[in-house]
Amino acid sequence: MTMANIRDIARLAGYSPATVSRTLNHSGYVSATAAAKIQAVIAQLDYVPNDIARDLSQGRTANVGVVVPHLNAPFFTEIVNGISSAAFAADYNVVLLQSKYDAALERTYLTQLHRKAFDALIFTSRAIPLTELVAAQQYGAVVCCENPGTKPLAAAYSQRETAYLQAFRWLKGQGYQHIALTLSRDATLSATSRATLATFKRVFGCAPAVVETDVTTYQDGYRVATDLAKNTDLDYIFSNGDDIATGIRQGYLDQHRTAPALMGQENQVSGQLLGLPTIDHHFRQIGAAAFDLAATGRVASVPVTADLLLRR
Amino acid sequence: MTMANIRDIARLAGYSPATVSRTLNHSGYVSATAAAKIQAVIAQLDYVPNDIARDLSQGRTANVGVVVPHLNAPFFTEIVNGISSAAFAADYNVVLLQSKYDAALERTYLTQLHRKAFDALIFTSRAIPLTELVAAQQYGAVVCCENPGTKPLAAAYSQRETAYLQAFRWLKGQGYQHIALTLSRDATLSATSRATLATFKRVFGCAPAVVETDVTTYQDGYRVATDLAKNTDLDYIFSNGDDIATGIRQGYLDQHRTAPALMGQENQVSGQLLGLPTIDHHFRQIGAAAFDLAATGRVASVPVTADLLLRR
DNA sequence: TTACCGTGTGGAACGCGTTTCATAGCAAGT
DNA sequence: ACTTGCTATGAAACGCGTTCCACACGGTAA
Repeated sequence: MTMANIRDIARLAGYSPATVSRTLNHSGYVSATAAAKIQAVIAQLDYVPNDIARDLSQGRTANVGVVVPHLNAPFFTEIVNGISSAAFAADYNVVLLQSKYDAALERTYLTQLHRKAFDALIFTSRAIPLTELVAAQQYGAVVCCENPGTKPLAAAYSQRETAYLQAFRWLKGQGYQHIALTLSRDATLSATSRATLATFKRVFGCAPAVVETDVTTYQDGYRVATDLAKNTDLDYIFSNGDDIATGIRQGYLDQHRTAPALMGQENQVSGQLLGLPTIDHHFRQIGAAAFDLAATGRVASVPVTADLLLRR
Repeated sequence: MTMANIRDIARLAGYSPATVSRTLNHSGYVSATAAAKIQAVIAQLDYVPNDIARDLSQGRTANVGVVVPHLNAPFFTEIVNGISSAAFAADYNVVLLQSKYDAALERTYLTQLHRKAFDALIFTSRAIPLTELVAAQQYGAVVCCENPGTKPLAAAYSQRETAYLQAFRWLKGQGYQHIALTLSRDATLSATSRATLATFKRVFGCAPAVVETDVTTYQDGYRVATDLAKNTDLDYIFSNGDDIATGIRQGYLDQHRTAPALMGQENQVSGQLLGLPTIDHHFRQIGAAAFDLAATGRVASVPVTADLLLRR
């Protein structure tokens, strides 16, 4: 009942394992007669080569690990979509690695890279410092999805600053002055948050009137609306997602208040419904670029331009 | 520069590979002195065992393959979330396999199961007949996410009929008569679609006034609204997703028409926003159950009750 | 003192495909 | 007749961790 292996096939076909291997891989010299006999035995025994053995022999797995905190935000699902389409086209498999922004967990994935469980690792987001990713490159390709600055690390990311600059300038041009921002994570943890705040300051010369952090879902938006509504002079809310913006708006409505004008991000359905301005970061494209870096092992920085969509 | 292996460690520590292996796995007898010396060498060389070799030796990978057509629907992202949380807890990795409902692709994944690339395979949806999945079980655990009927196949799925029955009875009780359904795929392809139609007929004794197929996104909903609006006597639209329902409603609005009453599914943000009735299928829970079946290899049917949410 | 048990350790085989290298037959070129 | 140069094929080593089994040593129960 135990699985047939290449030596079984060789014996039954009257050839050596080497010839069977060549036949399977269409490599080297194999006579037509040998190939035919071997194929016949293979078909008869329903033999397929064992991938693990092949991987061991070749020292690779054709697996890319993709570290995601969770799959509840379009940023992650879209980027994973992009990665997996590209990976599929290149005959790689995508291994989903849930991190929950837990540094210890992220390190276990770096260890798995060291252990050759994957050929490369893509961090869509992270809790550990970039320097650890840089160091891990000795074990295999490592790609991050944010601007790595001067760090020698492969990266594919949204050129957020440009889009934020454009967005904030537009806000300023429209005459908005008392602006609230919502962020997914505190600026001490997130480069995206830092970029948002820095660009805001660059345009307006001051900090936003209000900053809400740890906002990632519709429910979070709904929740912070109570707090935001206390600032009666707010005239704009720049949020970090269309779903979130939608939650904020609903939170205001349920307090019988009218929300200030809102901008979302990610170009989601909820934002389309409300006709909110948004920023499209092209996450699928970023995912595809990240995979490409992972597969080739190139250490390069691939910024992707984000687009401000004002929707008429 | 090539990686150290267990024999290198053994040599440098003055012990045999067997003892090193025992030390690494905390199995069998190892003296404290031996363990200390070996650990020291391991630390010095930054050695970690090679996972591929371990997998080969043990004949397993601790990988579960998850076949998904795409990740654009909450059904799939949620189920993958559920699977990956459970997998993580059990020290398994999740390999994402994109299928695009392509039978040939799905078969390549079955082959990969045969080749031991994964220990088990979960089909969240499929294009190939169930019988092929049944047959593939000889190579490893195979789980589907739909009612397998009498087929001997592990399954975790939403008890859709019950929820649909409840929903349609409620519609009937409310006096609706001219009802349109939207479906993701034609009933010849999708068991879900068949279940929806069959339950409708059971309650209303006739087919729905209109059936729209190939509807899976907000955009699709928006598109079919044009067609639906031609039927001026429609009094209800039962759609296959909240986002879709939202798209339909918007499509009507943009034609300066008022949409009939709508029901969605999946309990999404957009539906919450519009206060639409919906059906929550608890996909995360289904994912977790599917993983459990995959990991244990149990061949059982795990139906999960879906809930009708009428929202006040 | 003999018999037996727990502890500690190593040799060697195992899982299985790939690849290098050597060997050999045979035809074309000189 | 002799060197080249393919075409074919196999033996054996390789990648690397695990595990079975045999072998020791020290102590204890009989």
